[in-house]
Amino acid sequence: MQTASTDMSTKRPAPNRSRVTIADVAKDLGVTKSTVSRALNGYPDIAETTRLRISRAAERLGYRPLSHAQAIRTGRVRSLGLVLQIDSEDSARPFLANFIAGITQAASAENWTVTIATAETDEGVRETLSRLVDEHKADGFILPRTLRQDQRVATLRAQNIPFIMFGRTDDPTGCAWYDIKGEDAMRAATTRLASLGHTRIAHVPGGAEYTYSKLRIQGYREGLEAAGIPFDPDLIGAPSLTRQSGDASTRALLALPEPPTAITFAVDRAALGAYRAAQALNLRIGADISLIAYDGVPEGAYADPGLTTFAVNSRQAGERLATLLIKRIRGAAPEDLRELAPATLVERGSDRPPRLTPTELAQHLKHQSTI
Amino acid sequence: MQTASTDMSTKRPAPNRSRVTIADVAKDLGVTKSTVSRALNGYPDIAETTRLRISRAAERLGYRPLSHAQAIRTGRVRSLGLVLQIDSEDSARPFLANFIAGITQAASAENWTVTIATAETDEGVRETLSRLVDEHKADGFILPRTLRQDQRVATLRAQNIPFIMFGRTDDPTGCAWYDIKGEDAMRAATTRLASLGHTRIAHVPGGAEYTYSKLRIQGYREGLEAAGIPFDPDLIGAPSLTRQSGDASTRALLALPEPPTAITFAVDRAALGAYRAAQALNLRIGADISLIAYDGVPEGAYADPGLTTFAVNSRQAGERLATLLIKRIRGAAPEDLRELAPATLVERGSDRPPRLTPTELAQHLKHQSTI
DNA sequence: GAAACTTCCGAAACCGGTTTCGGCAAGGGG
DNA sequence: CCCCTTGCCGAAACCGGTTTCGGAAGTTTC
Repeated sequence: MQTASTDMSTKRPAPNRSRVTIADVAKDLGVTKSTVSRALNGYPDIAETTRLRISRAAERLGYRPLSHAQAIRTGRVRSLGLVLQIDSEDSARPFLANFIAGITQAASAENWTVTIATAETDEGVRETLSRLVDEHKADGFILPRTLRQDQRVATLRAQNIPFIMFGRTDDPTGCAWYDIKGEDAMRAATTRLASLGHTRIAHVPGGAEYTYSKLRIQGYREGLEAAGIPFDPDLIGAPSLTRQSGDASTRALLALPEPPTAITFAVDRAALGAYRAAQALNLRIGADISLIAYDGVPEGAYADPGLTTFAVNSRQAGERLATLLIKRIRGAAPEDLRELAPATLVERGSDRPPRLTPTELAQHLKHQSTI
Repeated sequence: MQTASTDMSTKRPAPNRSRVTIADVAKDLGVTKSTVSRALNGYPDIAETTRLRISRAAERLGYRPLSHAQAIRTGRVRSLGLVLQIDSEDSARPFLANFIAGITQAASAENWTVTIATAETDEGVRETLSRLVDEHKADGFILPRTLRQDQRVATLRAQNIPFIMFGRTDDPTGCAWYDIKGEDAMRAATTRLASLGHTRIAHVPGGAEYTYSKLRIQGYREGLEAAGIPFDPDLIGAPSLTRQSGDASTRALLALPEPPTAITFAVDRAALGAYRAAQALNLRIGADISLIAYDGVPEGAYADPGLTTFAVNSRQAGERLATLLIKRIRGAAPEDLRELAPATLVERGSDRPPRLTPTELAQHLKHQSTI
């Protein structure tokens, strides 16, 4: 027998305070457990008056069913799984807090919880995911950063485990998703630059393995087409996800015989690298060279001039993803759970009419390099 | 690799679509469930040879106990709880990814998981915490951002639920914690500034309700004392947690008759506000005014000049917190689970010998304000 | 050589729920 | 008036584990 002592230093592990069980509720009303269970779970063979009596008694006694006790029979733990990849590079992700907040909020609203795990590598993610699946720690999973060909998708699809993607993928069979229309954003960005007077507009894409990269390039090309500007493959820069590679990619584009006077970036961080390149080459952003990017990272606001970008509402993304995933787990068809939302333009100072023509810019750059 | 189908001697050619349970393992070896359970859980009344046979069979069959099935009897769900407060202001927390990565890594290592939830307000946090406790979604909790008097602590302590704090609190009874020695950092910062030649050194604290604020002020005062500089209450600025309030707080300090030539900040973000103030007042940071802060946010590296700061390893913090909490849940006494780690100095350009004396600085500022 | 321990494992209860099955009573149709 | 539904709920099995209890062997003690 455990006696509740006031000694805090004892090595006693278990709180072991007696909770209110379904049997307590049943006894209180003089009915059986099964009646209580069915009443609380909305079975049709319980009289309405009884249901009311029971739910009131449950409320009064403070009865809360244990989800893991339910799970043993139902197979549902009422939890959403999220496996994040935290690599050393971009571990500083400000969006994460909001994303998680969105997910947990929507989950809480349905009285679900969120089980989170992390890994550093692709393989680590897959292993962790497998473990969570094997131990049934979650009823379904949110997959961020989806690739064009994603092994996580293949695995979960094969095992028939509910999931939802934050992003899209090449083969949509059996997939539900929520995604931001990056393609629209890039089309709008390109159109906007063209209407400012730019004629040489480049694009620095993200990693080729990501679906969004393909889509954003596509949007960029649509924008060109709408503006009547011919597509020039040279103006697709090297894929860049970091400041450093964005810097390099920008320099390479500016070294072209006919350099771009404007660049669209698939991700903000790469665009921030362009600030460095511009400084080194003595170019003024928003005058000699214009930039529009995508993501809406806070650093963009502190850059000088501020980075014009298409911001993603990651909190909303988390909310919708959780909501849709719960529906999926409850049996909705994946085809009915596909949502796209727009990114919103944040106008700052990095996009302006061109001060120089591409030729003049080339001259200027040549002059710089000889100093 | 698991080969279930190639084994011809299996008694059940059943297409084992469902998971392998403890009964499957038992039947495979011709023992009972109880024997398997005790063998796998290290009970002493199982022969070593039997234990080996069983654990090998479990391995071979790919048996993974369901933690929620175990939980129903043991009361342990093998999960750590984390309730984050995500307020609209400082939701952009880059440290979060690393913190979570640390926690989940340590948890995974013990085959535990992490249940995460968020709330916006203090009260929301308490409610969410209560819900997780009531439904026993976690066996113990990590409490970040502890206050000097923290209701979460009171609640969990009263219900005898294991928890660990990231930070300290006024009444340590029954508390385990991991914390960074912010007091040491502030002492070192002050000493460092003093040895650079500063004699008027101010401190901008964090919110008064946080334990760390008290400790960092204390460290600051120790540093003054060690340097033989008398403490001047006027040099304790207004509590600041944001860029904006840091800006205001800095201006107020500089408006003193004898302004400080150096300021220590309890948090980086407030120090970044000082950059604005300096710019507005035409002061050069690292010359006219020196700064040393605390946290190690990435923005500090991009400031110009870079912000000298004491960086916190939040990944390690997460790791240790999870590790200690698991020990706590397993029965270790809270008094034995108290760890302090140092912050590490990141030298950048914001702290230099003073160019002006306080009096000269006051002159300079007066001159600025008349322009 | 019998009593007293040990060692090791099976049988069964148990944890807190859900779900199946069947039965009783009231109601409706013939 | 009887039979057949229908509505409603109790009894009991069940989910996948853990834990208690007891007993059959083997070992030691006297």
